[in-house]
Parts: sequence; structure tokens; C-alpha cells
Amino acid sequence: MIHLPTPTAFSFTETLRFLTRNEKECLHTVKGETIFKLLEIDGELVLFSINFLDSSLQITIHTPITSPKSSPQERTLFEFVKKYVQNWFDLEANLTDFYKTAQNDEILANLCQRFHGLRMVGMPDLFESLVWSIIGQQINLNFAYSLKERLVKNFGKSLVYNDETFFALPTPEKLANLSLEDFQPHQFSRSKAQYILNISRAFADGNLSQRDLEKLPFEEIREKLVQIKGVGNWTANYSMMKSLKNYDAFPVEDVGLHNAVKTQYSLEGKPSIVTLNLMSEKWSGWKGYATFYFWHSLLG
DNA sequence: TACCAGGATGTTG
DNA sequence: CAACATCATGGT
Repeated sequence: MIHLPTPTAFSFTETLRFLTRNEKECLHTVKGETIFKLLEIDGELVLFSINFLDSSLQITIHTPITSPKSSPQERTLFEFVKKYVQNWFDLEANLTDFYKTAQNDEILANLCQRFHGLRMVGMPDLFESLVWSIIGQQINLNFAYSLKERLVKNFGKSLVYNDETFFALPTPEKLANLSLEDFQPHQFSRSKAQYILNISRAFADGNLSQRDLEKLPFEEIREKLVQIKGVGNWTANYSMMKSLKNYDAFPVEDVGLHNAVKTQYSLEGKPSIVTLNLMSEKWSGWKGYATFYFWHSLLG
């Protein structure tokens, strides 16, 4: 059991609400108040679950640990999982600072009150956020979840535990060795399939790595990402906010954001990119976080 | 039926 | 450089 204290401003309820927003989600499972996640780490499957108790996240690893008890290897795995959850639920962000910034904008401040303690539910794995955002390009979320489900269940590894099957994201290496034809029966457009192959090969070949990327300043990261065919401004910023802790990354082209802003500000129509860029100046430093809060408002 | 979905790219004028 | 077509399907 791993014990992970949470900061004062942390809402497990809102986190769960986000995690259960779509029934087709297959990269994590929520059973009651318990979250299950399967990861493939260095070729090995690791299943763990998370509970919230006494202001702490309690993490339990369910797959057998091959290394001896209290060995360095075991400690490394524990540290990895702990770090993963810390990143996933963004426990280290300074929410107070975000809330202070939000005071510049009455509407956003209101959302901050409604969702107090909501931290960005991210994707600790950059490859995952890139794959997911490419899948999500241009199509509605429901269809995007269908495509993701097919990708994961057809090409990813799985594990059965207590009569339940859990799924892990296919590795870059696995996807890199596929061809366009492998995607066709699953109703990926050719371009979408090609884009996924592009990033998979970039990761598999070592041309792109999260470790190298996260050392770079904001604009250099964005430029590196946009160089990959299939990754535009929206995708790059989405991944930067969800995986690289760039809280000011701003996917201004996002249709969900447009709809949320239209509703929250009671606008006649959806805001233009120019308008939205102007509006976002009030959220400066936290544009990505503001975006996440606006998305959350779409859940009702 | 037409139009829009958590866009990006290639082509055309 | 801006406007437009294309993608592949589900929802409204």
C-alpha cells in the first residue's frame, strides 16, 4: 500500500466525476469509489487501484511484484506509481495561485467556486495524450471514445483480475509496426491513422521523448510537437497542458471550449478565435487550467 | 437533409 | 495568404 497525502484543495468527488464522464473509457475503470489503472511498464503489466481516505490517496498494486520485497526494484516501482498518480491528479499544482488569477474574471471565479478543489486530471504519459488528441480531432467525443476503445482493445495488452478485464495503452513500438490498412477496419480515417503512425514512430525511434521535451521552454516544446505531421496547435497545446504541466498552454481552437464559453458568458454565438484569445488574457499563466474548468462545466 | 463534432493538411484562387 | 475540400462516422 502506498500512501499519498493530498493538498488541502483537492476534490476527489470532482475527480471521479471527470473520470466517469464517458462509459466507453477503457484506460481506467471506476468501481464505486475505487479507481483502477493498468499500465505497461518496461513490458510488464502493473495494475493498481486508488482510494481516497483521510485526506490521502491509498494506492494498492494488485499485480504480483516480481522483484524481492524491499529491494531497490520494488522501491522503484512504488516510486513510479506514486509519481504517476501525483501527476495524474496534479497534486503539486498551486491551486491558490490559479484561484487568485481567476479573480480577474467573474465567470471563471464562479466556476472555481463550483468546482473547488478540482485539479487538472491529466495524462502522465505524453504519448497517451498525443494519441488521444489525434483521435479526437474533428470528430465528436463519443465517436472518439469508440475509436480509442478499438485501438486499445485491438492493439493493447490486457489483464484479468477478479473476473474483470483491464486494458493498457498500446506502446509506441506496437503501433509503430502497424500499417494504414490495420486501422481501416476500425474506421479510422487514413489521415488519422497516418498521424498516429507518425507520432508512434517518432516515439519508437527516439526522435521524440517526454524526458527530453519537458526540459525545454514552452515555445520550443510547442514547435517540436507541431513539426510532427498531424500535430497542430490544438493538439500540441492539449498535450502540453495534460501531460507536461504547462498550465498556460491554451488549445484555443477547441470546440468544447467554444461551447462552454458561449454558455458561461451567455453569448449569442460561439466566440471567434480572436475573441477567445483576448478573453484568455485574464487567465494569463493559467489558460490551460481555465480551459479545463470550462470543459468541466460541460458535464453539467 | 444538412450540418456539426475536443482539427490538420493539402490545394486552390 | 485566405478560402476551401477532404477525412469517416455519429448525432441532431
